[in-house]
Amino acid sequence: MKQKITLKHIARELEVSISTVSKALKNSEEIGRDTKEKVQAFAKLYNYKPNNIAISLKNKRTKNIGVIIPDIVHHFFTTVFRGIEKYANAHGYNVIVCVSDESFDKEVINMELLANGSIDGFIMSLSAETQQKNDFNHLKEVTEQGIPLVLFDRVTEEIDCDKVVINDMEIAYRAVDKLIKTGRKRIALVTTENYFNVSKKRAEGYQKALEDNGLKMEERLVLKLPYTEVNDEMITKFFDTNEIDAVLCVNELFAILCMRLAQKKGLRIPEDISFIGFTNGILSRYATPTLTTVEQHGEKMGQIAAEMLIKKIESEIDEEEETYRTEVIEATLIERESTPN
Amino acid sequence: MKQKITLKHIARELEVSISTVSKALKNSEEIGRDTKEKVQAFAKLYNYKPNNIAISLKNKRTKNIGVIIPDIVHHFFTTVFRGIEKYANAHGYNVIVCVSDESFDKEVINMELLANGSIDGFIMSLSAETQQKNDFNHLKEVTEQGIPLVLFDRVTEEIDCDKVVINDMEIAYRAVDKLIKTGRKRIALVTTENYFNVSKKRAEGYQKALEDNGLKMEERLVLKLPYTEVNDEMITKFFDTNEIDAVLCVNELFAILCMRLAQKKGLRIPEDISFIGFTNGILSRYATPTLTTVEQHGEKMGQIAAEMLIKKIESEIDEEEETYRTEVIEATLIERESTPN
DNA sequence: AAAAGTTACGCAAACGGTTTCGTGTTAATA
DNA sequence: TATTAACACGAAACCGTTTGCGTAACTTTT
Repeated sequence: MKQKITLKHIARELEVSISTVSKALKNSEEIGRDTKEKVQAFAKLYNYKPNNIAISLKNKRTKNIGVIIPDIVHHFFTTVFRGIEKYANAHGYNVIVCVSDESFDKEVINMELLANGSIDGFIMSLSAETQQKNDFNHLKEVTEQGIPLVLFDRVTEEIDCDKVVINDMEIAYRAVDKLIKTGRKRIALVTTENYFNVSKKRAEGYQKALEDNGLKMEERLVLKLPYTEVNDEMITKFFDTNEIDAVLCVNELFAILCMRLAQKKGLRIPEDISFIGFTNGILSRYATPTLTTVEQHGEKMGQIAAEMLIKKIESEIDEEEETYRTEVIEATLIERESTPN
Repeated sequence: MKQKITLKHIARELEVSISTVSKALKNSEEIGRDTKEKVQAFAKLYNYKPNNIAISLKNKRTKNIGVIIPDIVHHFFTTVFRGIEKYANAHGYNVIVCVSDESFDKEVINMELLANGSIDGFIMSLSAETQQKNDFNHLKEVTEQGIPLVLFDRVTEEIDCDKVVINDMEIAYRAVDKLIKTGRKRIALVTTENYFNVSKKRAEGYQKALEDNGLKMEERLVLKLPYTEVNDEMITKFFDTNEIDAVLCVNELFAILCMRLAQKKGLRIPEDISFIGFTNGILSRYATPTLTTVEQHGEKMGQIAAEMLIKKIESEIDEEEETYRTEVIEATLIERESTPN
């Protein structure tokens, strides 16, 4: 087992001081040509690589960024993650991922753990529970320590920091407006509980589009499903008790489930009923029929989040008056078979 | 901005030495009651938390594990990742993820970067390119340095280390055998190029099942698709030029694509043609018809990989004669609508 | 009262680097 | 020949912790 070689080893072997070795490897002007060459050759031969941890300790920079997301087996989050990872990697950063599993406690624990020197900044999307509790002290603590933080998608206004979101309200508006323009009148919304701020925004867009088109929102056309463990019955009942000719779903899975049950009921898509979902994932592309859906540009979102974070990390100036931005990414409606064209 | 407090700050404030503070916080017997209480109270008040980096440097243990996977927007890998992350987190480890993007170079660069002190061990699945090149020097270097390594799913026999795989050959055998038992005779295999060892194993199982049932393998019933950017034409042509009554696909996506095109051709599933895929992902569950598929138990795989790795990391004994295991997870065939029952 | 043992703490080295400053040797200048 | 500058390198501090060991001040024993 080859042990990792350190400056000390090289110094001892070459009978020079550690500082000479360090400088020689950095090609410092201070060191003579012969010594430099000797040291560099030796280092190359033994494949010397500086120890990251030692360097981190010295510079107080880890070149790691912490990403905390609610779930990893999830198309949208992995897409964002890919954007983060690509940008970060290209700029010399590594990514430490923690999954909060939609739990407040895990989110807190993971943040505290990472905040003790392991990372230079955070990128995160709030867990469901955190949004429910409306408790953001862990975020506040981190920002007060001067650790940069970027929130994406599931954000909160309680915390001053950089944010990246999509124009949820407007795209929902446009989606519903489009449904109305194709003659639909009884448009349902299938959503989650309201504590998800994105769901709230989408609901607002839904309502506004209805109203601007002279329709009024009916509570019974809004179905709120639990985030986990949806059972078919709720959906079936919803379709049985209401006449519906179009559905906007706040995510892809809800849309697929609804389409299946509508089809089972004998409805033809999109002739009798149209569907639009959020999250342009693999399901939307390969479902039958393929689903018209809102592309959230997750990878771009991740890339921008990483860009904002790294910029903050590397801006030496800890200006007294920090300035925070909220970047809004334009979502795109991708039309497929579940809506008439 | 509250600066992070260190032992030095506490020491200065309380007019004791740094070592006294350190020992007091660890409740050492060496320190008097009064001093201990004073220090502990102060530390709690100012929310002192030791710096992870300093501790890592001291112990030569980072409590980080490096995970290198070919892709993150991918159901199987994220599932495995979830298993790794859960187990690691529960045992005090954080996870640094690098995505090789199926590229040999990225795999090498990322490994070298992380190997310089950032992590205590690796869990990885080989990139496509690495398997093609058959070049594993980067793995060899890492293991020679004494850094524990666990390979999963896409493994190689060239490297001595712990491994976690599924019984690909047998499950493919069982799948094909099942197809034959339902009366199918012209069974196709849709696979990738052979340099994926898992594809090779699955192909072996396919062939053996045919032969054991008195059928012989026909090359023209084997379709090799490129791993990326599949175009429908290749598949259509394959179906047009061959009479096929069952298909085994080495992944979920191939199966979905094939099913769509078979349906388009007017074939009924499973009456005219059956399908079995690998990877029990979201597509299999929600496609029309739902897909009979091989569940690879990704989460379990990740959990076992993490368990093996952490055990190696924490076994102080760097025994001269290391002993490596290959854990084989039993895959399960999940029957759905794409096969008759 | 002298010797020995406790108690409670500080010093310093170590982990693996970087960097500032000081200094001995040689070469150039006055 | 004395003064100074340039060169090439080493000592030491520092990042934040941990820990073995030394020791001053008491307490106990004989």
